[in-house]
Amino acid sequence: MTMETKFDAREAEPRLYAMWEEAGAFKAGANASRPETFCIMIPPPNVTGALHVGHAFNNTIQDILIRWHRMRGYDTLWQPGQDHAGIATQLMVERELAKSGQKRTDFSRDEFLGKVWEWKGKYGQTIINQLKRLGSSCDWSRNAFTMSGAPNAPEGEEGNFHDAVIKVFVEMYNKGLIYRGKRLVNWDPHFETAISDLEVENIEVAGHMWHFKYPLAGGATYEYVEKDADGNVTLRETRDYISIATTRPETMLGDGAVAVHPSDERYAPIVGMLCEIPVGPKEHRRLIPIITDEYPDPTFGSGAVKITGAHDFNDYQVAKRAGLPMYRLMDTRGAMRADGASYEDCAKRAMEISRGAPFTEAEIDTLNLIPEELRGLDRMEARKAVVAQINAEGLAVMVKATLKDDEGNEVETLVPYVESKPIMQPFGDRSKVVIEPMLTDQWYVDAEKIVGRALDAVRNGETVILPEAGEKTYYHWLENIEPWCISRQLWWGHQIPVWYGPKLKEGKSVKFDGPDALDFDELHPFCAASFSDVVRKAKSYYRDAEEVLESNSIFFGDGKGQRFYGPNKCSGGGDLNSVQVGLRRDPDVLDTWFSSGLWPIGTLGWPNWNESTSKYFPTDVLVTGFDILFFWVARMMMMQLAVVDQIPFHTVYLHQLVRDEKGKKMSKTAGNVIDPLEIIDEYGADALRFTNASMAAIGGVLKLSKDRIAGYRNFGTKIWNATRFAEMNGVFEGPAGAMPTPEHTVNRWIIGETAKVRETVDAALAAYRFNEAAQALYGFVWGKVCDWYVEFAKPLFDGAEAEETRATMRWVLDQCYILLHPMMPFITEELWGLSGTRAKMLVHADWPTYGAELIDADADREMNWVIELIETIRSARTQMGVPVGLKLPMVLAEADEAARAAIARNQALIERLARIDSITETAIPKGAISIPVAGALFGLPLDGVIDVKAEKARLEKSLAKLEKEAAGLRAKLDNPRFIANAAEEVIEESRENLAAREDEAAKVASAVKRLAELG
RNA sequence: GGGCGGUUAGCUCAGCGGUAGAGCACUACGUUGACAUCGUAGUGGCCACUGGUUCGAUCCCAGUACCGCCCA
Repeated sequence: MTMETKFDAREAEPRLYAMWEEAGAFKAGANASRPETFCIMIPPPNVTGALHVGHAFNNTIQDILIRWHRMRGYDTLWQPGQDHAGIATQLMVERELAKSGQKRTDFSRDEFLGKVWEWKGKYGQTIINQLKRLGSSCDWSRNAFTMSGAPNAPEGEEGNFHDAVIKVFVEMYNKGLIYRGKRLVNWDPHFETAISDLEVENIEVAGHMWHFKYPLAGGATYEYVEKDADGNVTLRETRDYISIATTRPETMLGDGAVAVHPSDERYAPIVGMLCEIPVGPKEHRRLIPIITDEYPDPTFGSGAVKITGAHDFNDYQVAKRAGLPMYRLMDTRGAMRADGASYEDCAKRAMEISRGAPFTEAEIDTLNLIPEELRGLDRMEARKAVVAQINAEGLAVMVKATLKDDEGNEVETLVPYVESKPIMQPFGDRSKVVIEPMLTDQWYVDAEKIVGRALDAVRNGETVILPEAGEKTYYHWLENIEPWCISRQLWWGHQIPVWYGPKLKEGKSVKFDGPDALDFDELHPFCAASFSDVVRKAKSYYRDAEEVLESNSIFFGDGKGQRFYGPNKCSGGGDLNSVQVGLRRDPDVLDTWFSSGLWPIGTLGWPNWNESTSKYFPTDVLVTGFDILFFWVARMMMMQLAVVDQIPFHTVYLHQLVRDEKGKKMSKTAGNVIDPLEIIDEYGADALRFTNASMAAIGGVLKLSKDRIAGYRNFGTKIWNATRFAEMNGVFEGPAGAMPTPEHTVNRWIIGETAKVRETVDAALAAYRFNEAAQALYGFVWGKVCDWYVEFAKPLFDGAEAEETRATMRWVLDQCYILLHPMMPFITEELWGLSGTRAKMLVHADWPTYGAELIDADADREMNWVIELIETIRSARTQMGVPVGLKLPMVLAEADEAARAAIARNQALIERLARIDSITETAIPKGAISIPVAGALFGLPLDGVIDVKAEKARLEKSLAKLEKEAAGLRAKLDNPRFIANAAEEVIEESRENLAAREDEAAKVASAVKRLAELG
């Protein structure tokens, strides 16, 4: 066998992955030798997704944990799967249709869903294949999907995730944890659905702030007074208006009030009065009250804020507090409403409400306060029109400005006050359109009711969040939790299991009152997992019907043969003795996060647990991005605890976004996106993985640089070549044996070093300090094994210790492969295969448990001494300009017993590595440079060619350093309070340190003295 | 505005009470029995600033400055 000079990742990685898969190496429980389970659920990538550097990082961390536990014999499961990603997937399919000029609405809902499933079948495998390229050792035979088992799912998608989602919805509904209500939501006018906060990106854009006058009703006036900080009056004038500032003039039409801060003295005289919204036909302008609320900031703008409850989140809160009506101004596409009665009628009714007339939410929603000429306009168009109208009427606040007239002369004039300023505007992350806060009917989880257990679980340590800052953020969010909007106006998703029927009027009976018993304007919801359950519930609700038939439409009999159809319509006649009612299913689907919130139990088959799945729950570690702590992690905690009353995982490892090497977010527009698949092509998956591990300090910023990746690719090449060296020296020729028990200190030393690194790596991994594990392995493999052990071994291969050295090197390299495998699975598996015939693949090799008992303290001391000696000689040679190739004789002037023994045992390798041709015991001759080390003094005669000046400089530099260190230690030891207070071993260590420094300094000082004699 | 972090070598980052570390970059030299994706030797730090606690502070505490992130 002759090994290539480097690892061919492109060729080997697919081959090795296929080998693992064919052997079932990643199957749940593979290589298990102990009863404990270890399970990680993958954060499900979107089924539309493509692997990006964030996935690569996230999955590297998971795979390291998984492979490490599998090698240690745990019953291990890495549960993979994908998320159906409602809006994103629907968008992909709609784009596909658009290519052939088709729209979603050209199809029935079922037809469209068929197309989505088709799309999923075609492209859904992409991300899985990409994860495989990274080396992810998931049990793909258990791959889950959040839409599996949905009613329209095709063959091959028959999992039961859908059942789990529906069951949970029904149970939570029955417990009163889910309700329907009208609240303000983020509305995406492009997709015409509510979206979650997560899907909103707040971006700073150039905006404008307009300043308008709202005239006081009936021409009332007041003294407007402004004062400076000292209370001096800076402005006093009589006003017949209140000035407000807004970035969204088009929403003025829906104002319910103008609010000022209760402490704002400027407006105190007019609080409680009415003012006029200065848009719309003059004869029908609405009057709204001036109220007080804590929300307005007196120092911002004019201090007065218009309140549009239906179109702004802050205003919504104010409106709720003040009981203001909230008028919806837009339709689902973000255009000004064109429905309902005339502006005149609606405005008239709104006026009555302003004056205190009672109103209902439903009625408010029917009022369209858009003047006819604005109806149907896009919001941005409407804004322009509103501003133009106000300006034309002279109701804009005016400021002085200098303009040029037709002849180019500067003239001072008054212009409407419009500030240009950056404003934060919400955009849909998929649609890229401006998100509209919109008052709509949606389904909510009453999160406040289930948040307690989730908070407690982290507070009492059942679940630990890393880094700790994550726990603080978690508490902060959960303690202020808002109702969770879970309905989406989409087709792709879990359709809400609620059917509506007419409401049974209070005190009425179907049997005795006939159609009058039913209210078709108000609907009654029936929630159940299946339609047959709904039928049962409906029968129970409409219980006066003695004769009940099951059908897709439910029949009621009034006993007189009268029949009722659908909402709002009753028709007499016929001689049936039952009444028919059609139940309509809610068309909305559930938020994708509702289903992914059930990921831990849903992927494991709940509610149909069996032993092979339930044993992995609760799972162990969740590895995910900080950004979805609220949206996903917290919700999983809440939902698992609410549904099965158990925490979903004991540890949450949160990491940051992966950025470019300068710390910038990667984005297509910035052009700094690193494609992990290109990285894998160029450097191999192992290099990317090791880079990820080495970046993974807890809570650390993740900056990915190609230089670093290249560096770790080189690291792979390094161990590859160390193996190649071993192979060339017959290390793998004999049978692989147990751990060797060599005699030579070099071999005993490296075994101890191996034991140290194993302990370090295990401790680091157990503490989720992947960077420390990576650094320890890098330092060990390169800095200890390759730099020193391989070099030490070279002369030993020629001597009596050749056999034990081969055995030791073989063992040490095996340990390198094993310990590196979780981070660099491909190259290590390849080397494992190349370096011997094995009972098991490396992926299933036994993780070692040895530790400090393998450290030979004498060997450790001796080899560190030898290394120090060699380094000192090399350093001196270089500084004295001795040619690298020149071999020098060396003299030994002084040596204690330990030094003598060390020289005797290691002379061959000292000579070889320091390029010395002999060691003779004699006094240091004149004209030699001095090599002082602990317990010995060597000299290198340079045959009179010694550069006295250079040697003096070298020695004095060394002396200065030693003396500075010694002085520090002496000062410390002379301090009686140090002696009195410091720990005994610290004092002892300081004493030893000082003695060593003084000893070495004395040697250097005498060398300097000799040099002076020479000069 | 509220909350949470950060500030250590030219760059990217570890360390977090007891003599400052790594990788990359840089300089010089170098084909020495595997490796030029390499080797050898170097250069480079008032550990942001100001106080405090301590025998001792890069590390703990308080404040200041600047920089991030999240939520309004």
